[in-house]
Amino acid sequence: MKERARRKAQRPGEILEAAFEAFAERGFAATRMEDVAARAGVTKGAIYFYFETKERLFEEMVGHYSQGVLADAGAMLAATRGTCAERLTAFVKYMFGRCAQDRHSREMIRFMVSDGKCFPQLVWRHYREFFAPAMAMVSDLLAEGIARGEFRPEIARHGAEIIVAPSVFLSLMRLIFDDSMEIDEDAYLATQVDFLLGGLLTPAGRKNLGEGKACGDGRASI
Amino acid sequence: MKERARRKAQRPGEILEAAFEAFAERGFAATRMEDVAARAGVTKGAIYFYFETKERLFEEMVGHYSQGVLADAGAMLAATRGTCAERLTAFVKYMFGRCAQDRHSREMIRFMVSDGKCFPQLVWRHYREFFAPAMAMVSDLLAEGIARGEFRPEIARHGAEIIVAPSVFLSLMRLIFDDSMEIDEDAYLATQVDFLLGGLLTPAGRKNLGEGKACGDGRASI
Amino acid sequence: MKERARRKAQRPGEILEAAFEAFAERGFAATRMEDVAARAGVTKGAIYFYFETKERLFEEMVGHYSQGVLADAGAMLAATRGTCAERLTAFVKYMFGRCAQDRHSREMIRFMVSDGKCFPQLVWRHYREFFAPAMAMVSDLLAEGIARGEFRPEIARHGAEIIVAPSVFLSLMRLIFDDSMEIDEDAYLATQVDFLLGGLLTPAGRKNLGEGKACGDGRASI
Amino acid sequence: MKERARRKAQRPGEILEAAFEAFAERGFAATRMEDVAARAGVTKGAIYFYFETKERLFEEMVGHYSQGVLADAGAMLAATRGTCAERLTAFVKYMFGRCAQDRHSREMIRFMVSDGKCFPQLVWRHYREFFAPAMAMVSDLLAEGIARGEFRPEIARHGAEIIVAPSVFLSLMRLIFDDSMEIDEDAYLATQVDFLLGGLLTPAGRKNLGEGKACGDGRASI
DNA sequence: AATGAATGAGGGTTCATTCAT
DNA sequence: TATGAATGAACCCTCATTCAT
Repeated sequence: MKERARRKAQRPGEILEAAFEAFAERGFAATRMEDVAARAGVTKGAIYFYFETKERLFEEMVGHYSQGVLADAGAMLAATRGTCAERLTAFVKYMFGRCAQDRHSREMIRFMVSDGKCFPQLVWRHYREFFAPAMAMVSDLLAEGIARGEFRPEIARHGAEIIVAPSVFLSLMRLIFDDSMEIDEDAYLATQVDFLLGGLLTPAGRKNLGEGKACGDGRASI
Repeated sequence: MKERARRKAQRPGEILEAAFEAFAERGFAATRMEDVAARAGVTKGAIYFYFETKERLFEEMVGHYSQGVLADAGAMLAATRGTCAERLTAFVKYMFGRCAQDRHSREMIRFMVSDGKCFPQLVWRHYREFFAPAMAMVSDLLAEGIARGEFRPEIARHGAEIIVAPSVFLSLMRLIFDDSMEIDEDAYLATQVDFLLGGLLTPAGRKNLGEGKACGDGRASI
Repeated sequence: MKERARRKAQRPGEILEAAFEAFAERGFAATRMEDVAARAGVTKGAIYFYFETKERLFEEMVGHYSQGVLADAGAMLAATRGTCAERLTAFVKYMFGRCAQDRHSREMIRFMVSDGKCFPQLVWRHYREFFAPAMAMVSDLLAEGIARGEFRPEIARHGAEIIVAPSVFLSLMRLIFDDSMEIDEDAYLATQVDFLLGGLLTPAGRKNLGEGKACGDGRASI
Repeated sequence: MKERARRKAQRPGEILEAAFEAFAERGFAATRMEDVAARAGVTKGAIYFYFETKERLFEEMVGHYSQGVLADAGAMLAATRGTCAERLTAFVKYMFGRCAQDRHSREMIRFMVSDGKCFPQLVWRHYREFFAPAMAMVSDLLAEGIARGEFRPEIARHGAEIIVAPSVFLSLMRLIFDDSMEIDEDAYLATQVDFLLGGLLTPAGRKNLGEGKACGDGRASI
């Protein structure tokens, strides 16, 4: 049977998945290798055939589930078009989707917070490959918008952080309060964008936007 | 001797402080009672004179450092006066101060994220006694502002979350990236308020505000 | 192919050789089957095709490398001629050669010392098939020499042990100090035989000693 | 009660003794900390209160039981008087006593042989502090005896090794064959000294040998 | 014949907790 | 009160052994 070969090829992935669930559930230190093994349907020893130590398992697991985020961030950087406001809105929506819906991305934040001090490389990597580029992109967009007269110049400093904050905040609430957090995601996103643009636009930018449809909410009259 | 008595009375507090530092450094599971003891300048056994178990020590430590936050939140709730916009601005400033400068409050977030699943009472308590009231207060302010025509009604749903998000986001960044995060707090706060009000106010509300001084940045003319 | 068949026939020997090196390097308990396998150029599982357990592998390895010694001892027993002194000298030279130069024989001593308690059959076997016969041969030679008036009768008891001791001692030093032990083997052997036959004292020394009391046991007169 | 304090002061020594017995019985690798603990009448964990790791326990145990040997060697170096032959005889008797009767010293040899490769510092130390000085002392005695005309000059090279060999050989036999080795120690020592001083041959035997060729190196004149 | 993934029993080590002093 | 020696339950990791391929 190919059965065996198929299992073998899948094992590392299965173990990484089990590791994700286990570490997300209890944190690095409180998770036992046996927990991971049980979730993966193997015995303790089997894990060591694929991963050298508990630390390595954790690192590779984080690396595994970060890849998507990192790659997507790059794609997203290139894909957007339109006015600065439109592009920024698109970015915020993407970001929100990531944060609100992708449990893997969300738990990455938990890993950073919980165990970042013990795995500084992981933190650096996330900073270098995800956080810093994403922030830079937003900052660039803001600068471009300001240069074009679309955005008010007051928001230049640290505007990027404030723009992504609501999405990350939702992630954090879900990490902490879990299911008890009942949130209407559509409303959350709509309000977020509403805030964002209402506070951002110059009169010229508003007129520009007013001709489009996003947020075309009589704010033009402001 | 008084010296001894004084020491005795201070011991629990010293231990709680040591526990805070130790747990903040490595998380609940990875922290040893001996770490705490060493920081407190006592031996392992002494801790058990004051705290039944490691779990209880953690819980009481979190409770100890939460009290201030909880109490302050109540005080703050009562203390603000003025237009809704002014009160909201005051709240945001207070919140930002808490998040940006108070390391104890910041680390509480870490404890919630890291060990909340193992200490659900702590999470509930924070939710009940701090998070929910604070959110309710903001929501009430928003509702009042909308009713008075100061605020645009579009931001009613989940507006509170979005308003506090930037402050919490800064806390989170500091929890994760620690010292490498160079942030100009004044600029961060200014931008945050700028966003907030620019997106929030009706023409009437703006006029109102324009006569005050907060954020009186020509936005009235927008 | 013949190649394959040849390999097949050689496998057990290759594994035994690898086992010898591995066990000699780290001892029975600290050696892993994988160490042996790696040295033999096969995988762990393959060893189990030829040897039932780690214990059996060890036993058969010791047996394998003991055979030569045992057989040679027999041959040597028969081959020597001449006066008793000449035959004894020949024996000592043979013994010295074995001990000084044959690494396999040397490591057998290590195995006896290190793991003899866990493999008593191996010890007994060595005793029965090598040590006891060799000692008996020397003792017989001594008895014959004494009977012929060639040897002094004082050395009858335990003379055999003392005669083989220098050779074994050299082996032991090499087992312990390894390369750091710089020894001129020719000189070592010459001195050994010299001692054996003539002792330490010059005629003057003997007279001296005879007059004193330490060991002044009229041996001159013996 | 002082009971507790007394036990506490004795514990390390008791553990070292237990470790000696356990390691001597099964070797370093095959001995479990629990074996040592059981012998010492404590639990596994207690050992770690006094010794950092299994390796350290082993090292300190060897150090502990080596001290006597090392110190005594120094004392012995100074204490002997008389002719060179008398002093050498005294040394041999001392050495024999050590090897034949002191089980601790004997087992040190086993540790060197079994685990020396994993604990090279222990081997070096024994070499530096015991073996080399002892050998040097014998060599010096031999040189002095030769210079005085007491000893035959032929035995200058490696004479020391050959002189101590019989004692060490007995130790080795006991290490390997244990109780099954029935040895009359007095006879062994007497024969050893006899060989040492007078060699094997009777005057007749000497004459005989002088006419042959084996070792006919002017020794005939002895 | 050989591979190598997988098992499972242990062994070294840690650490929360206890308790005699 | 406080100490610190001691316990004992886990936990991480290793490795002899098995077995489907």
